Amino acid sequence: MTTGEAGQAGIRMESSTALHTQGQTHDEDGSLFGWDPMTGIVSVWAQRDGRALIWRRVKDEQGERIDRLSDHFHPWLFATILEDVTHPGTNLLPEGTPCPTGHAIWFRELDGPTGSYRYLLSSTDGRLLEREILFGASHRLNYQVKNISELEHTYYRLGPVEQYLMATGRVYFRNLNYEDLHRLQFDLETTALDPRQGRIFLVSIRDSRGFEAILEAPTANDERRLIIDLCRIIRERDPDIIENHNLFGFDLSFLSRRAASHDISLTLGRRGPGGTHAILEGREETLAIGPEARRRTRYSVAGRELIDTLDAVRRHDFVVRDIPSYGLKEVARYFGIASPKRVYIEGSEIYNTYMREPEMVRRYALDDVNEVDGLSRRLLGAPFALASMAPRRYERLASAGPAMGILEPILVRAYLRARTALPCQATYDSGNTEIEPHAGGAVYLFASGVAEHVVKADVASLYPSLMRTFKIGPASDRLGILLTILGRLTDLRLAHKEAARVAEPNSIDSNHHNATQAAMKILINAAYGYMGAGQMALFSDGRAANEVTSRGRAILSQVLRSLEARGTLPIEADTDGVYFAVPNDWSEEQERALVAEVGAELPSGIRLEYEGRYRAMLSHEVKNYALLTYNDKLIVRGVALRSSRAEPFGERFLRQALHYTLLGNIPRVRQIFLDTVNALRDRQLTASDVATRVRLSKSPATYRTSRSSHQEPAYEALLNAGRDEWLPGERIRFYKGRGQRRYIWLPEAVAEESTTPQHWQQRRSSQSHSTTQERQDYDIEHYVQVLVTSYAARLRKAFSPEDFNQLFTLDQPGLFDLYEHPIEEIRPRLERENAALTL
DNA sequence: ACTCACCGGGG
DNA sequence: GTGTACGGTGAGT
Repeated sequence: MTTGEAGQAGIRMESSTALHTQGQTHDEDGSLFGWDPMTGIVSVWAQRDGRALIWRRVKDEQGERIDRLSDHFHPWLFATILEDVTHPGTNLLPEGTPCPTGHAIWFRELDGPTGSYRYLLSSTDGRLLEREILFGASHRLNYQVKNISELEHTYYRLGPVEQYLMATGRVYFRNLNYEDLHRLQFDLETTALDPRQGRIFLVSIRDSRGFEAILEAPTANDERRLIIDLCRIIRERDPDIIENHNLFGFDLSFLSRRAASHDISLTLGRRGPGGTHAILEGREETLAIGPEARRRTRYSVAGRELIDTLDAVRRHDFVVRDIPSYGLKEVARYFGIASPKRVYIEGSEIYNTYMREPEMVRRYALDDVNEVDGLSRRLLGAPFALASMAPRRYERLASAGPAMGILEPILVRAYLRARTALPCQATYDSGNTEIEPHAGGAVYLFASGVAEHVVKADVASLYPSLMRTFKIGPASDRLGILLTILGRLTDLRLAHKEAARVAEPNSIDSNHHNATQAAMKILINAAYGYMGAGQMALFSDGRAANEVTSRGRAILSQVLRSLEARGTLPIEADTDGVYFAVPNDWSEEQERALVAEVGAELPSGIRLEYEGRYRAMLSHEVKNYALLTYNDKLIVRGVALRSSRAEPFGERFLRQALHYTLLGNIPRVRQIFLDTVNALRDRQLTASDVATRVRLSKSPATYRTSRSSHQEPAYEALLNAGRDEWLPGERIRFYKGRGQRRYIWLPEAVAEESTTPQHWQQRRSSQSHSTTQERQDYDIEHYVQVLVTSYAARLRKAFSPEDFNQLFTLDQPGLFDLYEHPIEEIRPRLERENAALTL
């Protein structure tokens, strides 16, 4: 086949293989899953010149292997005008007209309103297309246009891979399971964080086929060899995916800097366009001369997908908002994938430890890559499933925003396929009167303090349900694609949820269905946000977004009125959910029946769900509360009930005090308070109980310059200890000692550089005279004040002012103190609030 | 109290 | 550029 005769469509491509010629296309699902049946794609590389490479993982009688296909496609873009390519030098032909020389620009006029992207332009070579446009535009605008991106509202152009996938209807991973991927993790251990100051001394490698290796460079002279070996091993193992935690921010940038310093190239890819192994490509975004490089570089390599589990963690936490730290070790523990035998070494001690005990560092480094594998399995199922829907690379989908990064490409693919004009935001903006200010979900605080017998109910997928029920989609989406796929996704998601439920837990099947439903949830939830995305989004529609939220507020009001009418007490409500208190003698069945009753009054398609019941709730502020479950678990939500300082003694106090406040055992709260005060005053607490842990951001030099104008406790603590060297990023603990401005550094345990948490516990309890752990020279009154003002204060809403003062006074109540009631009679209170906020 | 710059993560 | 982060925190006023 020659590209010139690519049939009626200048856009449509033909494969060098005939693999995709059979297999039916489901048209309605084509917009969601693509339509080309080619299976097993694990990577795609495409270039502006119209060349594309596809790597497929195929399994047949001969076993499993990777096939590489070469392909050609016609690079394309949307245009609002045709003018730039109508000059005499351009061979402009209607789409579908054969061109023997191949030097043509094809065009097609699309159905769409004036001002929209009504022209589809394509060519055998995208560079030719761009040259012609730049030439024409420069002429038209009377200045030198250097890049298509300067012509923002005239042309809509995507990256080559997106163009290829959208034009062909191909997607990644069709008929593959996550477990089929060949994933490799590697982790660098270096002598410093900065590649100008340090070098790689060890690399751990593992892959999903059972391979494990350690490469070492004991001396600086060995580093070059190590890098070459690392590249060779990756080529030999030939994984589809390379993964690590902070892969882009650290490992690849460090590696490429060190490789450059040895003048070697990182041949990590599969055989690329030139037939040789592809070299890692990175785009350093110019870092200013400042102390540190801020922006991250995106790396890519032909034939493999690069996955940073840090991105996956961020995205996960964007939804759950519960991960305290995004560090690999912390996250691994959070997800329960850290091995009990995991070796922990403080970052700055890794190289020192290696010098003394190399075996320990080897184990540490392998633990790292194993945890990355665990994280990937836990978090990358959804992006994997998304990659079999959206026309983008897996590695991009793993870090893309769900609206602009995933949903929009799906919409654009559908418009391209339907040969329909894309809306142009610029024309919509000017055509419409100013969009009214955007109002979001309603947030109410009806009561603060302690309530008992609390129920949580919420509307399942409120915004998507409203969009679907009331058919609210972007006006500019003339094909109605967003609502079509929203409906399809909602139905399919339910089916996958059900399939996951009946599948054997943790089986490949259940993982697949779970990942797919999670991916669909991401898309479903993105639909509303996408409409409100403003001029960023091609199909945004502020008016439609407003209609969704206003209907949402109406639904929430209806639920609240209905709950009140039935004798329950709403406590707080936020957009789609409400906490409310029910009479003491209600059973769970009664609660559920109530929720069902209230839900039955809502429009069909809007489902109110019973989410849970709690023995008690401390309502502090909107979105800030503590819950006690019926099996005695304390749940704390919102920043207002947490301390940013996080001295261990205060955290401990607050949790216990919250717990007993919610149980109504107020004498016990007083007792805990007094015990804590006494423990402080009797110096029963250790320095580590009162110490704050902070991360140093300034280098010694930076701090020295700002010190005279403003002293910072953390650095003063180090300087007081005679330490005038430290590294930015280092975490230290310190506490306040006696005397003005006396801050004391609390070094980490130094007896062993590494220890498992279990060892740690043992050492603390068994070695009673360890030097650093047992220091007690803290400033007693300072920490008593912290206890009162920073921790006890968080219980203020639970009591009347008098009761609160009595409960947390530092004076032992004397005989003559006249309090309204004795401690035994204090009850937590519940105050009605009249503040109803709309955010 | 409120704005503003900076940080995250990696050895 | 094989596209655009963002939300929390502590310092400074």
